[in-house]
Amino acid sequence: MHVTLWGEYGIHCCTVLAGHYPQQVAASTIAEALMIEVAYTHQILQRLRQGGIVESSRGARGGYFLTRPPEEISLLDVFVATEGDTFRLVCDSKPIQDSCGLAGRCGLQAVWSELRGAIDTVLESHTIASLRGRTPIDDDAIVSIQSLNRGSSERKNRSID
Amino acid sequence: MHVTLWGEYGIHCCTVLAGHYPQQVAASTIAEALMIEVAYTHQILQRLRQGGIVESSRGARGGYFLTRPPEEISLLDVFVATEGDTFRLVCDSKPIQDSCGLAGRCGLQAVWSELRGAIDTVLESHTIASLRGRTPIDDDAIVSIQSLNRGSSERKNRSID
DNA sequence: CTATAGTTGACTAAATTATTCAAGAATTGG
DNA sequence: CCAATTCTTGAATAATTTAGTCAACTATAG
Repeated sequence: MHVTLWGEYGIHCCTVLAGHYPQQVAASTIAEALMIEVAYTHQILQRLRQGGIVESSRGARGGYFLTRPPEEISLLDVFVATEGDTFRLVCDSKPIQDSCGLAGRCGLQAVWSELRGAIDTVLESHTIASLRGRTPIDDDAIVSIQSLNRGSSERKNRSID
Repeated sequence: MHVTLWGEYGIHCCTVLAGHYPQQVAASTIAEALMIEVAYTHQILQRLRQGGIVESSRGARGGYFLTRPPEEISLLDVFVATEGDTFRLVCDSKPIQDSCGLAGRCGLQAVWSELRGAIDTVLESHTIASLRGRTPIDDDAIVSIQSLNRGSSERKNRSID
């Protein structure tokens, strides 16, 4: 069971946007704060947009902004938008339901839905706002984080320099 | 977040073994019941063995058997053995801890450990024995499952025929 | 009209998961 | 001891998913 970077970056994008809510922020600004490529940032933001978490406006001075206050955006919302779902079985994605050879009669369905429920409950109990209390990503902190990381992970940005 | 086939098949292997506990069962028998390749079955069983869930004996009449009664084997045990862990972050597996650019200061650690805990709690509350009550994989049912599936998923076994 | 900034979709690269293969070592039965 | 059986190991391959990049395009502010 694992969380992909889509979810993580999705959350980080929202956190940055929360720091400017309800104003809009350019993808390039977010990319800088998160130290990832702008193109990549766009892709993450697009998922958030399609999931209704953010909206965007084009043109000069355009950017992305949260559609709702940070207190009303749960991590579950973000995960659903960025990862598509919070719990997936290989079983389910295969063309036929019985990739495990047991055609849904394997008795595990109850466990899976229990798991899904437990995961969703946890994710639903945290919001972008509640996260912000513990996260250093806000207006003031961005700069200090950047300098903090610059020493240890320079390799990531080598292609940009 | 997703479960891989290792975990699923691991559980199915245990369920079959539970039906013969404490006797041993050849991998070929298990493979037949689950309708997967023997070599593949071996690989799954090896993981279970290395995790201490099953033991094995070689030679003619050899096979695998559960090291403990089915009531004492939780799904968590099986998952840990077959998938290595129940919850993984890309963040953690990357060479440097701050693949997300935020060096562990991203404020999500609390959420992750809460998630991990919730998942483990669910998995720990189910055992191979409790599963068997709802699963059709027992001595009598194996044959009927096989015939049940033979119609819909012949493609999987084409190479064997 | 031009610079800025989002939109789309395709494309490549890397990592993980799924599956197969082959050569070997141990055990039972004859 | 021989031969059949069955686990053991590690490597190789294929498929799928995730991660990340690129380029051509559309919209908007000034």
